[in-house]
Amino acid sequence: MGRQRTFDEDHVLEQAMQLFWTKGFEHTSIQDVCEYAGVHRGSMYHTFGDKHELFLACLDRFRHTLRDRLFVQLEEPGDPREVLTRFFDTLIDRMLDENKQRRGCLIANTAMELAPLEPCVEVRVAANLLDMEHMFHAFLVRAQREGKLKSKHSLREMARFLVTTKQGLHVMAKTTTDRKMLEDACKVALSLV
Amino acid sequence: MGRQRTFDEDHVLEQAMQLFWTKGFEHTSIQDVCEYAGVHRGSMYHTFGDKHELFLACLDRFRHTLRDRLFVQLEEPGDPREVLTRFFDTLIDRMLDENKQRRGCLIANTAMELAPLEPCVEVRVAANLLDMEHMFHAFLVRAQREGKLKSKHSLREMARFLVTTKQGLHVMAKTTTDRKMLEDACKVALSLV
DNA sequence: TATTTTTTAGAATAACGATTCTTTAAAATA
DNA sequence: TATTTTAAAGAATCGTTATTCTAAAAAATA
Repeated sequence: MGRQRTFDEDHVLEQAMQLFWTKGFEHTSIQDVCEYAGVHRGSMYHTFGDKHELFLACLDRFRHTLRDRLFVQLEEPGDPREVLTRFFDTLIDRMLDENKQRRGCLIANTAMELAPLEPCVEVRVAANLLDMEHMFHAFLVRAQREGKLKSKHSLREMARFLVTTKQGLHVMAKTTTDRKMLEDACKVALSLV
Repeated sequence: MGRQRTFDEDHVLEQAMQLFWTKGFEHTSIQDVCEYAGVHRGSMYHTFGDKHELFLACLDRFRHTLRDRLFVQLEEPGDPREVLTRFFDTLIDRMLDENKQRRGCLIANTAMELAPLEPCVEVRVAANLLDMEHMFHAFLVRAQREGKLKSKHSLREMARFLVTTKQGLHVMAKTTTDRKMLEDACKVALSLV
């Protein structure tokens, strides 16, 4: 009974996420999101609550896609060094994609814009960074078990190092379009694995 | 002839910088700055122009202190690895200082909040990152000349790697108070030098 | 068809913040 | 002391944005 939702809730969330990703929380108005997603303000508030709730939903969405992608990429065959090189290469590709105006990573962006001011945001960002650490760690454990790891560091230290490197690249890519600069940093980082 | 400025222009700029540093550009209102620095809005606009100009002045101020500090720290005596370890240790100390609510680095914060949206900001951020690269590079050149460098990478690559690592730490420190986490990342990074 | 629920359109509200302006007080100098 | 410049107080303007509300149209079901 009653009219059904005509817009695709999931699609709207995706559009909202894209906008927040590109312009940040403060520089994106609810109106922006409504126009971009083709949904009326009323429906937006009715469906997703206020701007903060909407943003948190977007953040969660981003977290999950990031997590899924990392999981898939670290499962790929090859030497650990090869796998990580491929991972960082495609990362750099995405970062430099002209169409995606150096938007970086929503997690890293949010960490800088909102994390210390908003506890709800902070826990999510922290959780994501920890997630990444765990996934890198599991990857390294596997590699070590297969005897393919040369590093003399503990796997925990290595995992943390890899997460930090990834975040550093996101900062660098905000002002650089020089692929070589990013590749150089990666090359050195991965020589450790 | 005529009354002289009673407030210390330099001090006001410093206070403004501290606020922008802690809360970011959008989350800091001109009124905030005026109250914090104890100067009236009118004087503020008269002296520094609008909010953007004020921010740019703060950014430049930050750049120069950062530059000076890095210069001093990289001039200190000791093996290159020791010097860099000390540098990153004091960096971590500052990042975790309870009084400075995880404000990170104004350059990195600004890179994420404003860089791709504001050309004037972008050039300054980019210039600063390049500055750091050059200073690390000069440091490595000196170290190599003294035969104290073991790395097999080019010095340019190493310098870029170090800048990236520093930026990565700033992102991590936004949501972590776990010193060990940051130290682990540094330890791995510096094992390369 | 009558009822229900959800969509829109768009007005209305209610801050907040950047910026400007006017006036008055204060200090410096000629 | 007269003049000049600046500071401070505070009102006023103007634009943006989050949020809510009302009314009307649209679709689903009983």
